[in-house]
Amino acid sequence: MSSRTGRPPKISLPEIVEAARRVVDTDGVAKLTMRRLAQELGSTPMAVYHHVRDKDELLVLLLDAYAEENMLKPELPDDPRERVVLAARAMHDSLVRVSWVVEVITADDLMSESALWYVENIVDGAMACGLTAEQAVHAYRAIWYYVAGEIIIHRKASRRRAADDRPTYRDRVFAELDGADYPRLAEVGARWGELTAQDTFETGLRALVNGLIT
Amino acid sequence: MSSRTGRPPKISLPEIVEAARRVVDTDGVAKLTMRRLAQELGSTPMAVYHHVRDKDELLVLLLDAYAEENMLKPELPDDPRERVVLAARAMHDSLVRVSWVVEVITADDLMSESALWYVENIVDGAMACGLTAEQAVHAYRAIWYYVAGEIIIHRKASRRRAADDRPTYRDRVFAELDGADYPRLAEVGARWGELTAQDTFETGLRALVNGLIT
DNA sequence: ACCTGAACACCGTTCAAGT
DNA sequence: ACCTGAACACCGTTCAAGT
Repeated sequence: MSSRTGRPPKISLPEIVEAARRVVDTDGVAKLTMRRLAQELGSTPMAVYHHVRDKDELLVLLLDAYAEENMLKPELPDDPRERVVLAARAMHDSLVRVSWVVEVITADDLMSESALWYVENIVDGAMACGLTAEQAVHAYRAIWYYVAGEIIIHRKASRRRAADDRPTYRDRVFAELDGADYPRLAEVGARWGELTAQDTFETGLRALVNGLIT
Repeated sequence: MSSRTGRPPKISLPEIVEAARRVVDTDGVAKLTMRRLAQELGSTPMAVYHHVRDKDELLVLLLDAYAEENMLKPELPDDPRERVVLAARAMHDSLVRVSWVVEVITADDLMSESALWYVENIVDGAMACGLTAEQAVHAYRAIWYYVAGEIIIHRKASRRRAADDRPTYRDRVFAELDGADYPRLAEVGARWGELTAQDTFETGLRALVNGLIT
């Protein structure tokens, strides 16, 4: 009773996803267009549309494929607070490796199924520290905002740094800074660039976790 | 010695920015294209290009115009820790009102000059609590990650909610959740949607500030 | 100096037809 | 059932010419 009629398929969903990965890995997510993908497959854009509803669906499929093998799941310590910190750190580090993902991810507050491991461990650690289920979920969300914000801002900032030769908008603003209006910023002044270049993700994360888990 | 020759201008930079604002206010930032803008001006795309280098420059100009009049600057309390919280809250609330802005903003860790007020007050409050200049800048960045992350994720989530009729990806994931692998998430279960719909920005912010300022 | 029109090199997606 | 080709309705930007 199963498929008996019709033209035999030339491309399959796994092949499509694999081709999409090749494009993203070599040329970046911005270059992933339906046309470029079809070219990579030796096919036409519309052949792809027979397997996926639209480009968004393709991106979700791609996300899952990446998640499957890029998610770091380190051994977590017994101490519940430290478990929260290290789970969040692992979530962050996994996402940074495929940072184009956040542009897709932020569509929802929960990403693919593979990310549940992080959520579970963060919520569990928080509850083991004495938070209620409700508080633990709220704590997870605060952590997710922090992690996502850090990744997005860093990604954009480093893209700028790579592309731009002239001084950044920020540099100009600081150069023209009025010390009377903004004494603290004037005090920090030229060190701003240096200070914001430092990686302070984990210290910030620990502060957040400490604040969330009294 | 100044301009003597040449055709008289038909459109000015202020007019361009004003027209861009009309487009963004009525139809959203996604509809702001050079062609649509030209139409709004009763002109051609290339006339605009004579006044701005490219679309990015237009967006920065637009950002400044919005910032000038949308930035909330409430009276801040004397207590330095509370000053940090309320400055961050005001920064957040100002940005939410023009949330399309974050898509442009995140290009750098500092936005327009108008945002310096927030930065100054956050850094100042942190230093008044005993942090060094260096620590205060790092604290500001952690707060900015949190604020930016919250705005971006909320913006995207609400866009989805408006557009989509079918159940979200998240709902499907939770429905198929394996309680053995993820006991805590199974425990929270159906309440997830309800819990993540709550506005917990300020409690999260206070936790972060408390963690940053011992 | 400032503006116009046509064109280039792209997009995602729909539609009608082919095998 | 699956694929193709042409077309639609867009983009940002460049180029050559007009006033």
